Amino acid sequence: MTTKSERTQQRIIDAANQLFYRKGYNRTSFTDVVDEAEVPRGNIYYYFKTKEEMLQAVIKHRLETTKVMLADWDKSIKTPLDRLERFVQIMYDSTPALLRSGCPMGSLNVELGKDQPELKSDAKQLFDMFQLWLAKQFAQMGYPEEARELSLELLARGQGIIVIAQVYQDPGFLERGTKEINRWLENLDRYA
Amino acid sequence: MTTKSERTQQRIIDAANQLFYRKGYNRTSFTDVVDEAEVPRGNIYYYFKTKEEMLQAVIKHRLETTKVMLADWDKSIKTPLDRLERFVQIMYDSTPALLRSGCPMGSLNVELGKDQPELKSDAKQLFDMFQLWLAKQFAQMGYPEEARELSLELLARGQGIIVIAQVYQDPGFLERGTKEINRWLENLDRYA
DNA sequence: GTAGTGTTTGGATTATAGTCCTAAATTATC
DNA sequence: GATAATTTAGGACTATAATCCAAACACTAC
Repeated sequence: MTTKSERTQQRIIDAANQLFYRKGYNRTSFTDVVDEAEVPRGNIYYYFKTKEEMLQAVIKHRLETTKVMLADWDKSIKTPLDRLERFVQIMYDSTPALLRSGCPMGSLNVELGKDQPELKSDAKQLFDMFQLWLAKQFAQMGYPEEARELSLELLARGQGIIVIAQVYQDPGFLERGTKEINRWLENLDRYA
Repeated sequence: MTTKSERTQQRIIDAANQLFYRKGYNRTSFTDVVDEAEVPRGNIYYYFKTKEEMLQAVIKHRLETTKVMLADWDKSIKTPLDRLERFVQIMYDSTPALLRSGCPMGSLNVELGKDQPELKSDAKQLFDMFQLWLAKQFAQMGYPEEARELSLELLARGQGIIVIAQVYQDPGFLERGTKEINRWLENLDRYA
């Protein structure tokens, strides 16, 4: 069973998670989080002494969620190609959010990568988790040598498409982009 | 001739330009700009009443610089392929800065795209200027119909490569990425 | 039911950011 | 060289942010 305290903490993390995504980390204030989570002002400091700690908790939460998702895909999807295409699928499914706020993982890394190296190295873990999983799929598909490079290339394609789709508010570009990625993946699979 | 006042204003714009790139717009304070430009605190408000105005001046400055650069390329580089490859070249040439602070144009748009729509629409102009120029090159190359889509694709590729190269601090990925783009451009040119 | 630990409050405090003001100094104009 | 306009200069003011605090409340164990 979850205690009331645990639920409060989770509400704070959820609120921070959303706000960090929608407004960015640096533009999100404690007041924002407190309002969104509906906890009294002072109470938040009982759970997180600093904003950095809050970010770390948010990243940890995202990592756990992602881990569960990927494990689920490993279990329920049979071929590496289908698994990779499932990855591309969430991009397409998230179109509205991506057009509004960009990639949650990419934009966080871009923001923190500028001059907050400690925070950035936390955020990088999100990329690492996907990258390693993607590489595993490419390896299983028959590209053990090129697995890392292919995974980076897939990530780069996704990031680029999302940035441009957001800049131009163009869902069509996102759709064509994901379709093109799928064609690429299918060709890789065919000629493995 | 440039007056002292004009030079001061330019120093402020240059300082803001650098800081917005290195730290991001929202994390840059007036104090930062004042220190970097070495103008007295109050004086900056004689030139820019608000931070938004300062950003607009910075963007205007970047647009002018870019315009000159592209006009120069138009004049001095003969074929569309060479011009497109010149564009890719600046990416490669900027490796250290890109690894440190990401793409000046992309990261600004990612930052402002989250929840500062007015400022984002200013920043978007930077993309527009490149996009239109790139499309012109593709059209001249023999792809008048696909020119816009190809230009967006080129921009997306660049953005993606830069994001991933920065996240992984991997100059090699940037180098391989730009080489791959050049191959793609050369194939487009060959079979136009 | 009382002691003790964990949790909740709201306001107080401090730091930093953005903005404004006014007087001095400089430059331009007659 | 006197007068007006521009620019400089530093500090004052206001808003917002992060952080802390101490008293109240609530639950658990004995």
